[in-house]
Amino acid sequence: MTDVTPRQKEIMETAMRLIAEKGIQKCTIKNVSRHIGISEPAIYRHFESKMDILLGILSCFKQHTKATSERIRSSESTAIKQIESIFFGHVHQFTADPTMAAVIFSEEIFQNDRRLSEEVFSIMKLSQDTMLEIIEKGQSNGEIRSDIPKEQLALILMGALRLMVTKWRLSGFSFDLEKEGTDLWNALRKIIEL
Amino acid sequence: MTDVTPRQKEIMETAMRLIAEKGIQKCTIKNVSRHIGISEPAIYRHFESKMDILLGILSCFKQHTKATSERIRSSESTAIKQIESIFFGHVHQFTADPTMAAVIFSEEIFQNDRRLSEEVFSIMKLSQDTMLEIIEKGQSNGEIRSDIPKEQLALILMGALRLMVTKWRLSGFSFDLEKEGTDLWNALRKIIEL
DNA sequence: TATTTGTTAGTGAACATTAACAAACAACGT
DNA sequence: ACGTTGTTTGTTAATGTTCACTAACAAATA
Repeated sequence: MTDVTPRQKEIMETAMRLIAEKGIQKCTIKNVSRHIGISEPAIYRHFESKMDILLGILSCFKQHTKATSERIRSSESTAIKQIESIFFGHVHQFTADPTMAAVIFSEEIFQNDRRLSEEVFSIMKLSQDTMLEIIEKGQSNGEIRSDIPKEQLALILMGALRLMVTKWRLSGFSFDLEKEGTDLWNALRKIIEL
Repeated sequence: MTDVTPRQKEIMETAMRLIAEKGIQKCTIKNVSRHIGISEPAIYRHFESKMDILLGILSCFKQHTKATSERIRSSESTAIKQIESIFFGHVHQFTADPTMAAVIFSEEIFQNDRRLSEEVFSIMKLSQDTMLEIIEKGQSNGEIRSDIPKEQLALILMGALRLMVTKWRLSGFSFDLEKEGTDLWNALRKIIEL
């Protein structure tokens, strides 16, 4: 299932970089092939179609999300620590690979096609369900305030993270995401802790 | 300055609807003209280029944002009430015209071009500055908690609203935004009030 | 020798935009 | 009331460009 060749990886990463830097409309087969240094038809030796490249990107990310969710869920830590792990997991990932940020939090990019938008929606739901589960645990063992429903807390946590990342990207990655992320997390912790 | 003809308005609204329903890639001159019921070149009697249509949309929205900011800022109400006005102002606007939601909170759509993305950024900054000003007032007169910097509070408030609207849109407007918005606002008020 | 991975050259479709022309209509002197 | 004239607003047809993708063939590799 995960038999992704180096060339396929290179193509998907280049496509992601183009989406991140120039937007989906500049993510063309011509641009991808030019950046890699091969001809356009060579791309089709590794992917059947452009759609398959985009689906491949989403598939990789879904896998990554699943693995992260599973790892954190089975970590047997406190709820707050688990949410902190999710939060900084994203921050570290984006710092290491800023192109990720553009693709993951930009549902609009994949709105064009049914299959793409459904895949995005399912990834979004996946990480939300993990978050809800952890919050519920935290609320029942008194770690997290219970006067606000878990759905709202999840919305607030993910919404703040997403907006911070969006602003970071739109500003051309002009501020230190790690620092800003730490400040935001301190605020969020104060808010959700009982 | 605001001499926008009925036809121009029709074109911009149709373009927005296409962006909202099918994504920016389906927002073509051909599709816009077909939906209105005129030929493609007829569009060019009302706009010099496609870029001008998109800039026109952003210009209209900027004007709307400015007016709303000004009105709320001069309303002499409490900070909480003012933030509530901003919050529900958005909710009502999106409920009345769902296509707005797709365009306003989708910076990625306009990432393609420098002029477009700079305009989007300036609109985003405009509403953020208004929010910061109100929060600052609320903090200094004891309405809003001061143990969290205003920048973080603004991020949390706008982030949650944006994510709710994004989910609403991606779900095909499947839930009642007014109801969900009220629930979220109750949660947010608990969080920011001292 | 057979498969993989690349090439050049070309396909038709969709794109924004323009050229040339026509109908609708208001303004105006007669 | 009527023809003339100019401006708007539309049309059909075509422009050149870019798009995803294919055909035919070649080099590398196993």
